[in-house]
Amino acid sequence: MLLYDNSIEQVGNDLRIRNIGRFDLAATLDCGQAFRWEMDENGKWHGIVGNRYLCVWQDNEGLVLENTTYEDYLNFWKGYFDFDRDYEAIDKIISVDPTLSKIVDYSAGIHILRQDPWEALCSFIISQNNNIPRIKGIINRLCENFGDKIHGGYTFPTAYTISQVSVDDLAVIRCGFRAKYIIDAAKKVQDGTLNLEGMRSMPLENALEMMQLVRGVGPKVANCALLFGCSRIECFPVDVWMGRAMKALFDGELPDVAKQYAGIVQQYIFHYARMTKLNV
DNA sequence: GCCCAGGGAATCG
DNA sequence: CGATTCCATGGG
Repeated sequence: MLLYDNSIEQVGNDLRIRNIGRFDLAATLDCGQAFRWEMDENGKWHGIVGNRYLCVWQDNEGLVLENTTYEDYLNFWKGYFDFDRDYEAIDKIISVDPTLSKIVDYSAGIHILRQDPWEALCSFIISQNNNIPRIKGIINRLCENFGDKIHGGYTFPTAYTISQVSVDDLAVIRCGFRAKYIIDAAKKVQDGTLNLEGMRSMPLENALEMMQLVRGVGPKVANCALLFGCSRIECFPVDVWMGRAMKALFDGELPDVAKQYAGIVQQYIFHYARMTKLNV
C-alpha cells in the first residue's frame, strides 16, 4: 500500500489520511518496538519523536494527525511511519509459506517505525533482561530528568547530554546495572566511535560489529538498534520470545522467502507470539 | 520469598 | 567451544 497525495486532506489544523490499507496504528505503536507512545481514554495516541509532539488516532476512515500540516507529514511523519514501503507486496511475497501466511493474517498492519538511532540504541540497552512496562517507566524517567521540556512532554535526551552524566546521576531513573552501559553508548556516539548515520548503509556485518563495541550491547540489542533505528529491515533480533517462537513455528530456521524482510517478519512473529502466547 | 523480564559479560568446565 | 552465574529493579 502506497499513499498518494489524493489520500490526504487538511481538515482545520488536522491532517486526515485515507486509503491506509491494512495499517494498524495501535498494533504498530504498541508491539514492543517503541516505548514512548501512550493511548488515552479516547483511543488517541500521544508521543514525542525528536522534538515533535504528535497526537494521532485511527478510525474507520483512516488516520488523523492532530495539529499537523501536509508539509510536516511529507517531511517527517510519512517517513517515521514507514508509509513509503509497500507492506502489502511484502506480505504477499512471504505468504507463500503457509505458516507465515497465518502469521501475516494475524499481524499484517504493523509497520516498522523509523526511529532515531541513538534513541533506539539507548532504549534497547535498557530493555535487556527487563519487561516492557518497566522499560517504559525507565525511559519516561530518563526523558523527564535529562530531556528538554516541550509542549506535550519531554524530548529524549541527546547522546551528548548522557555522555556528560555519571552512574550516580542516573540513579533517579532506576535502570540498575544498565546505567554504565547507557553512558558508554553515549560517549561512543559522542566521540565518533559509533557512526550511527553510517550504519544505515554500511555492510551489515560491519554495522553489527560496530554496535557491539558498546559495553552491554550484544547481538540482540545490536540487531534491534539497527532494525528500529537505522532502518535495516534485514536484521533479525532473537530474544526469549523469538527463540521459543522460531523453534515452535519453523524448527529454528526462517523460510528463505522471508530473509530479505527478516526484521518485519520478526515483528510480526513477536506480535503473534505475544498475543497468542504461542498456542499453535 | 520466589520467579521472571524483548541480554550480556565473566567465569567456569 | 557450551553452560552456568551474576547483574539492579520491580511486578505477579
